[in-house]
This record gives sequence, structure tokens and C-alpha cells, in this order.
Amino acid sequence: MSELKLYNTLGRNIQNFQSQIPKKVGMYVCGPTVYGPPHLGHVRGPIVFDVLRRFLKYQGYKVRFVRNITDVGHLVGDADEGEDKLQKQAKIEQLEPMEVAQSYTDQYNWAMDQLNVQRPSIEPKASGHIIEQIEMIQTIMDKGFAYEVNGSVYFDVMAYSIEHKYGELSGRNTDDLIAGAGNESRSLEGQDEKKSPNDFALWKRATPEHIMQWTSPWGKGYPGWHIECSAMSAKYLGESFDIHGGGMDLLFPHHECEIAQSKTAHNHQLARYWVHHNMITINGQKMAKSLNNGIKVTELFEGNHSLLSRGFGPKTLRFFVLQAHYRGTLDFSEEALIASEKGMKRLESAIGIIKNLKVSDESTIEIGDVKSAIFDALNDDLNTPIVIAQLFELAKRIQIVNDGKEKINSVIRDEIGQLMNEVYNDILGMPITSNESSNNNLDEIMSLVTDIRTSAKNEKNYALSDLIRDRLRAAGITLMDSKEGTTWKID
RNA sequence: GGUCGGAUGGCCGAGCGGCUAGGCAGAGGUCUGCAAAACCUUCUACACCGGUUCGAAUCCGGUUCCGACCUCCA
Repeated sequence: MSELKLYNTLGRNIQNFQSQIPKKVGMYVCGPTVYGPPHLGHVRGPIVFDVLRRFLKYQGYKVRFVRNITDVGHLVGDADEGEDKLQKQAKIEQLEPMEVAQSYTDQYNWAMDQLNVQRPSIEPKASGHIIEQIEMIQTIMDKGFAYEVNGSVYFDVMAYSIEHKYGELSGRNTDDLIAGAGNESRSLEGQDEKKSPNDFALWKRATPEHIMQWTSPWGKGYPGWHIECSAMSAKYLGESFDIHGGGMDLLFPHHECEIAQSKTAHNHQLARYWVHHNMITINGQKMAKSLNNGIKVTELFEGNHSLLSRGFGPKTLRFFVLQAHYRGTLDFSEEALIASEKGMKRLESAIGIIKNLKVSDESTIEIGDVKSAIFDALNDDLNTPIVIAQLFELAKRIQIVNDGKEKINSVIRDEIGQLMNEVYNDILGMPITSNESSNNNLDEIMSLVTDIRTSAKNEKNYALSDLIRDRLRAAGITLMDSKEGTTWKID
């Protein structure tokens, strides 16, 4: 089997993956800011990194997967004038800020469970790591890379730039940033306190009405936008670890700042592989809270949205996401979702007939080529669309055998079953639903009903047979007639 | 304005020098009392203009359009 290769944003090329410690991987992924219900945009990253995590595990790695919860709240855009997001929501809802954060955290985790995204090994909260963040800020200050002004602490990008390259990840240079900064009118709070427009806050002085604030060596305040990830990743994964993941929109400034903070505090690189997934777009535009074009996960599941005529299951959403490569944008539409859903069902119906395939002594089909194509694709920067295409190829071969055009022996049949299970279920994280009903009573009843209908059909009493079919359909059960008899499924 | 990505058939999406994925939709067919489902077969592409090459969707240059980031965001 070939080696895993990943596109590393740090270096902007495909690189062979090698873990720092043999057979162990430390992985940090930026989690949600819990100030609103989960929407479609929140979904792609977790699914992508879940597949990466599952694939690493499949290859025998022990993975420690850390995904944070940002519950401290950051400054919001122009309309909200420096008010803490969580505080703002709290006022609206008349709740404790932590109650709001907890509620959205629960909603987020519920959505992740629905999507079959495995829970992180550790899910640290920013609010629970204020001490670690303060300590890290202090270290950065002690080393001369940060300064205090009026109870706020800023990172000194100029001082950092003497020995380091601020912009190594995002490909920006500080001059361009300054040129760009003056371009539009952005009157961020505290801009004038900074030595350079490039400097970013490590600690922010809190105004009295700020609910979420903590005591620090610089007075009451709250941590800056980027320090939590640096502090918490170091605590749980070490000062240098293997993979740091996140959305492309976090590349700058968030990840760039994390690198600067960690390099100055710890004297070595933060993560060795930076993996960024692209956005889900809607009508070609990214979906974001700030653009107000988001579809909530619950709206998608329930079909309760102007762009949807009905609901779509979490599995469909997961399949939809995995049908595109993680580094490209993925354009959302109901039409595309329907396409994924139908394809997924077709694939799964093929999976469902594997165990019923008639075996011969010999096999006229092989699957070695498909198997190697699948693992080559996974190793090639996690090319899940090709993996899925190969699974369809496998489905095709299953059907050909089922139609009696080719033969299969029990060895190959079991191999197909195992491959499907490993790839589709274990690695892609698509749970294979069993066709067998867990309800024996229902089986008995349906068996009776279909028998009645079959005898009605035999007597050419089509009025009765169609009535049964229509009534069952209304109840959510679809009957399918074939030569072998009538089968049924619950929609 | 700066930095970085894109433009593939009706839609979603792979591919990254020759073998021209895959899914959905469309068309035809098998099956069927009729349906549905399932299965089989099949038609539509590489934004535009040059160049390199025996050969380009794929490499190079230019043009047009689109997006992301530079301000919280997955």
C-alpha cells in the first residue's frame, strides 16, 4: 500500500505524511464558536477531519483528536461595535452567557452525532483554560514579543518579523497587510493602541458591562482571538504536533497568529501539517453567519427552509460532502443533494444484496483493482470522490453477479463484503443500515399483508391489490414486485 | 488596493500531457396486470485567444468572468 500524502498549506504542496511519534498522531481542529445553532457551514470540516481520523486509525495509528469549543466570545463586526458575541446573545435571550454557550455546544454535538462524526478525544473549552492562556501570554511578553497598553496585551509582529516570517502560512507579507488595512474604513476598537496595524490582541481589557471577564496580571479582561488554540493544543498535544486542521477562512489571521504565538512561546513549530478544507457555497457564495445565508442543520434535516422542498437525512449530507474533494468548494443546492441521496441509496442497495449473492465454485470477477484504487485515492490527499466512484464500480460488479452474468465464489463475495464494510462504514463513516428488520412482529404482519395481496393479484383483483399498495405507501412502506415475489421497505 | 484560489456536459463533481472518472437528471430497453423499484445500454464537456508539444481539459502567456481572505466566521 502506498503512503498517505496530504496537501500541506505550509509549503503549499503535497507531502508524505509521517507522524512525529511512530503510530501515534496528534491532531487539532478548530471547533465552533458557540454563539448560534449549527448550520451547513459547520458541517464540512468535522466530516472531513473525521474521515482523516478514521483513515489514520484504520492504518493502525492511535489518534488523539482535539477539537475546541470557543465559548469566550470574540469581538463582532461593525454592527455590533465591540460587544462580546456571547454577551449579546445573552441579553437577547435573558440567559446566563454560559447557559447560552452550553445550549449551543449541545446542539453542535447533537448535530455531530447525527452526522456520525466521532466525538473528539478531548474537547477543551476556552473558558476552562484562561490560566493556560494567561501563562502563555506572559511567556510571550517575557520574551519580548508582546506589550501591554491600558490593560490590553498585543503581539508585536514587528519584533517577531526580525527572526521569523509572519505570513509563512498564508503567503502574506506585512507591508501588504498594512497597505490593505488602511484601505477600507475599519475602526476596530483599540486600533490606535497598537504599535503596528499588524499587531493582534492576546488579551483584551474588559469594559465594566462585559460579563465574561477574568482577572489577569493586566487587569480584568478576556483572552484575544487566537491564543486559546495555541494554549490548548500545547496542553493536550504538546508544543509541536502532527496535524492542525481548520477551514480555509481561518488561514488568516487565525492560524497565522497561532503559529506566531506558539513559535515565540515554545521556540518551535506548532503543527507539521496544516490541512485546510474549503467552504460550502450556496449560489457560488460561501455560507456564513455574517452573510445571513446559512441553512441550519435542523432546517436541512426537517426541510424547513425556502431552498428545500423536503428534509434530507444526515447520512445524505455526509455523502454529499464526501462526494467532493475537501480542498475544493462545494456548491449546495437541493438538486445536488437529491443526486447524492439517490446515488447513496443505489450504492446501499447493492451493499444489501452482497450476502444473498449466489456463490459458485469459481469466480469470474476480481476486485483487486478496485481495492487498490480505493486505497490509492485515500492516500492521495484523501480523495474521497474517487473512493466513492470506486464503490459504485464495486456495486456494478455486485449487480452483474446478481443478474447471473458473472459468477462469484464465497471468498470473493466475503472480500467484497469486508471491503465495503471497511471503506464505506469504517473509513467514510457511512453507517450501513441493515435490511433486516429488528421488529419480528412487523415482519410477520408484512408477510401476511403481502400474501393477501399476492393472492388478490393472482385472482386479478387489482382493485384490492392496489388498495393495499396505496395504503401502505401512505403509511411509509413501499412494496416492490419482482419475479421472486414482493418485497417491502420502510422509507 | 493587496494576497490566494477557481472557471469541466442540464446539475453536483473527479481528472492535472495520450487510455477522455463517478453520481443525478434526460433518452432507449429488460421486468411488470399497472405502477414503483431495480438492472442494462446511451447522448450531451472541458470560459476565451495565442503558444509549447507528435499529442493539452491537463503545461506556458494573455483576456474575460467568479470566489475567498485582508474584520468574527467552518
